[in-house]
Amino acid sequence: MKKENSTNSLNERYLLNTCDFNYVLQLIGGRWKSQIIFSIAHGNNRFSLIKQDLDNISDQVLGRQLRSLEIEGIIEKSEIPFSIPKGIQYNFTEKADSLIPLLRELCQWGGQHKRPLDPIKIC
Amino acid sequence: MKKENSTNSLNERYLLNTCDFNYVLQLIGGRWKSQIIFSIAHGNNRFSLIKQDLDNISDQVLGRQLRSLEIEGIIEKSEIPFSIPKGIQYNFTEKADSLIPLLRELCQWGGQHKRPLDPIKIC
DNA sequence: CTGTATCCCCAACGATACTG
DNA sequence: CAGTATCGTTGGGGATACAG
Repeated sequence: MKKENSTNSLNERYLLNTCDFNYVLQLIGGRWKSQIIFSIAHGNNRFSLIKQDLDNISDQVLGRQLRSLEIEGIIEKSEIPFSIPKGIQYNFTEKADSLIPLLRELCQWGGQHKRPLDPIKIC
Repeated sequence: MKKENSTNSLNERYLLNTCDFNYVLQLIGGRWKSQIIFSIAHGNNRFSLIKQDLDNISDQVLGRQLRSLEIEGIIEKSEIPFSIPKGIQYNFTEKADSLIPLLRELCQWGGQHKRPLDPIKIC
């Protein structure tokens, strides 16, 4: 249940109207969204494959964020015909294709500028 | 009070170790962080100027996010000598200089790809 | 002027059970 | 297989008062 008039909500809308950057943040700011995108880019185009790849994510969260990415036009669902039980696959839209290079740039920047940490990386 | 062993925390750390992109998200993902950066870029290099520019932000939040940006090496504080009461100014580091162009790219991408909304923009 | 201490709110995150 | 319904948890965001 969303409180449309909390200061929180008002500020959120104010920022969306103020700067397009905040739209991008809303798009990819979710905890697992970028990982889902990178995972699909690696060829994991089905629910179970992504779940396997990001093995700490819960069903609920994965479903929620996939839905959000779909609504924002980053991914598209299509049903695999004649499959029982049903198979769904996800594919990037053109919008995603134009976004991913920017994400990779940020990822690289992060690698060069983050403070030292453990040295395990995937993306 | 941070719960170091909640699933929430564990996932957060897992993601930080998995992909540098999540470091970038942590850096600029805060609600007002990008706006603070853009505001400083516009020449608002003091607490009161930024607060005036982003007039819906609270003291507490502004201070918190400035501190975070300082810790991550995006901005540096310096005291203006002989000023009473004390004056502090903020300046970008080289790290910030290398990041800002990427933020502007994302901002532009957002402008081109967001779903239609109200037409007021600042950044 | 430039913050910090305190406390509250609430939306994102997460676990589990269930469904077509 | 691919989700959704429900409900509990967590931590960022926010208001206010106060401090150096």
